[in-house]
Amino acid sequence: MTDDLTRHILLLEAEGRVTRTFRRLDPDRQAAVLQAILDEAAADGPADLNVKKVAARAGVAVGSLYQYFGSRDALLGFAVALCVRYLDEMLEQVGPWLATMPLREGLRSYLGSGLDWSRSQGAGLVRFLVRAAYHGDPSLKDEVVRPLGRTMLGVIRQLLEGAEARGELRSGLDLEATTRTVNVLVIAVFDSQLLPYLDDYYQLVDDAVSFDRILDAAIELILGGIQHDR
Amino acid sequence: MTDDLTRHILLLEAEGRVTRTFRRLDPDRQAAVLQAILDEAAADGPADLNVKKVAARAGVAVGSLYQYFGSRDALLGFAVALCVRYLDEMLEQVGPWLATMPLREGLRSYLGSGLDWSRSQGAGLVRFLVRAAYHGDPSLKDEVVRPLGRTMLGVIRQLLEGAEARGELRSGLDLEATTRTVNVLVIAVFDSQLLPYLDDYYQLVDDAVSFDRILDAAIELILGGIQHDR
DNA sequence: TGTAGTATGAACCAACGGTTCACATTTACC
DNA sequence: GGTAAATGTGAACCGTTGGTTCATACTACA
Repeated sequence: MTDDLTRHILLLEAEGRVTRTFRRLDPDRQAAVLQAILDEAAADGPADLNVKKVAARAGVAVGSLYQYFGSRDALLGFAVALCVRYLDEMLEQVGPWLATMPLREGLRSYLGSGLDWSRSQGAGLVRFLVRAAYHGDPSLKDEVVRPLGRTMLGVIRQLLEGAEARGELRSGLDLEATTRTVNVLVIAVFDSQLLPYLDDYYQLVDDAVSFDRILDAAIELILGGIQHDR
Repeated sequence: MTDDLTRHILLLEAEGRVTRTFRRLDPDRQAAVLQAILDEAAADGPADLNVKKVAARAGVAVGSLYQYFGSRDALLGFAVALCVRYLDEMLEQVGPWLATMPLREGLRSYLGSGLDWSRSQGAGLVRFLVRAAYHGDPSLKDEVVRPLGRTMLGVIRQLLEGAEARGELRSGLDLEATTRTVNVLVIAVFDSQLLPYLDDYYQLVDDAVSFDRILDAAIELILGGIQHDR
């Protein structure tokens, strides 16, 4: 993951969206700054990102951030661009691979492993993007929310088209509308675990019902709804 | 609707959460103030509610708002309490009635008519509450988000328990987990239409696919997933 | 030891937003 | 018609917030 990130950082430097100084930074320090931006943005919503808080969290002076990025907006823009490109690339690799699996396994991997990855390796990167989506700030719509939405929908579309091609799906299905519906369900289940505050509203998981049971129920609902009758 | 609202306003006055002045206000003015609070809160998120903007939108002086509510927090608290109580009451009446219908009609009414109502009569009341849920401000969690979530889940639970009692459901279903999953899907489809910015992320509806097709697909997915095999 | 690169955080400043209050207007009642 | 209580008004007040700057200090390397 780090390798891929540095590659994108280099590209962004070439576009003038970060300074050379940031790219050449001591790796620990660079990671700390990045992490602080993502965490802080995920906490209050990207639109409310606060430069001083970021500096404090990263253990770095405000002045340094201005040397790296030039302004608050540029800082946020850089983080946004980096995360969107990285995740897009990743999902575009994962999609075709998931699509070769039987639908049940494909969905299970996407939801299960995807969630594990987002919480560990993803290191706040996915949480950051998803938080932006729900926060509803118009300024992030074009750069973050729509691209992210398109890519996620693309993955589900590949899954269902794969299943369709293998003859797993019931006939007479409105495939496009169904794809979008399945996508929404998957997103909601996924995000409720990534952003705990969402589950205050959804109330999927609590002491009485584990996430595993929800995962099973969601997958059964989808499969029962679109697969061939047995 | 207005009648029910005034009833709740009276109760809230008795609890000292609004002044007599507000209750006795000219109905038009009262409605304008309420509307302004809801619209403004729905626009920026309830946590960022701005007294001056509310006054401007309502066509009323800031000082008046302070005579009605005493403080910004009290103003917000009043609106929150009013909306939560009103919607709770309404859903608790609607639930049992929907539960008597065949599942397909019950879901269709809930989603279709519920959405129509929320957009017209609901007059921003529902949008206000839902926006609070996605905004993720911790201060609203206990007073708004969880109660709302509980009530909505309750409606779906009644629908499915009714269907179960009538023998419409497949056996071997994890009913509780399925209920929650269906609830999430319904919420997501519903909210995507109530808060257009959510659909930037979900991408359910666009020029190519109408909401009606999505509605059909969602209902078919649910029914196919949980009903008896034909 | 000098220079270029980098780090620091106190200080600056403008915008924002909640709140107040002195005054104007309306209503209610005698 | 007069007076007091109730209500309406919005400019002004003021603490906070948060982006930005800059004089100064440190580090690496030639």
